[in-house]
Amino acid sequence: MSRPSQAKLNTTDHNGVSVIQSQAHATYTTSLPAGLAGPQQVPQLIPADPLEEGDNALSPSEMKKPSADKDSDEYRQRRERNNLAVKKSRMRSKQKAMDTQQRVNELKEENERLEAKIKLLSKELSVLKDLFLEHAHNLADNVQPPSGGDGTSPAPNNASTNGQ
Amino acid sequence: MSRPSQAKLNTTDHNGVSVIQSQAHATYTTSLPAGLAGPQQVPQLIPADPLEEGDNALSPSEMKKPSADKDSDEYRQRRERNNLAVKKSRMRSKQKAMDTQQRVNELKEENERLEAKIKLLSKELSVLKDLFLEHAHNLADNVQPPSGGDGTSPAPNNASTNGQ
DNA sequence: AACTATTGCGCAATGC
DNA sequence: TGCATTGCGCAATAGT
Repeated sequence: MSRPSQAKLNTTDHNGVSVIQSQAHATYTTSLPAGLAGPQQVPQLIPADPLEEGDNALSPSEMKKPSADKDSDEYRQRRERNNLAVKKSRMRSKQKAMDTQQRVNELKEENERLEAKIKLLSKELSVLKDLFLEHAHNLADNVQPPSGGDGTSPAPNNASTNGQ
Repeated sequence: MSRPSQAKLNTTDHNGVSVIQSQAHATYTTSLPAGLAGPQQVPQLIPADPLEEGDNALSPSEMKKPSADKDSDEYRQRRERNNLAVKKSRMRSKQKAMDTQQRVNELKEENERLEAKIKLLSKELSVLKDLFLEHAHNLADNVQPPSGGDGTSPAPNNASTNGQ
């Protein structure tokens, strides 16, 4: 793992990092408690400096160059690539979230559909069962059909509440 | 949501220095074919655009704090608050995403449950219907079971193939 | 007018 | 090595 200095800037506050050259070199940056340092000494935004390719010999006890490795060309290039990747990644992430949300909606709908179907089937079943029972009763009751009046009450009954 | 805008960078330039603090945001961006321009983004403090809307009468003494616009205190405070808000917002956002994902899982489960139930009910119904048909056939075959018929025969009819 | 909430963005560390 | 993710701060906005 590479973890050079990490100077994380922050710690709660300050940081200002600015950027342009910032901190990676750490060292400065963490200061600025309130007022000062702020204006960064303009990092020279200078572009000029087209050079720097090659060599990097930094002395162990030396600080990094205040401005050197990061205004370099290759650096910029890397940054840009990363920025692109980041953007892509975020886009995807967002898309995923939307898809998930949509999935929720679809599932909800599906659920309703299924529930309706269940309701229907249950009702159908109930009717059938009732018919069945009615029949059974009839058979049982009239073991011998008394022809004749037959009560008009076919069998009010039963009520099978199917459960489950 | 947000919009178009493109930020114009310019960090509020103050006296003239500073500035660079914010880098980037902007300015050119997304383009830069790697390579050139690279090293510098620096927005030179250029103003770039002094025009913006009508009326701007800037008094000669418009600069409020000559050296402290944003490097100071109140600014930091605001930043900090905002950073906090941002953090909170992001946390929430993330949580929401997770909740949504979870919801998907729950709904999926529920769906399976419902589907199983439907299957069961369907089967039950099928069995009952078969029984009925069988019965009907019996009745039809022996139109008259022993002993005369009671007219109450339920008329075999049925035949409802439910659909869907 | 002052705050907070969101959002896009770049940087850097880290994961793979 | 290089892209992918992720946490973070900044600044512009939207929303109150």
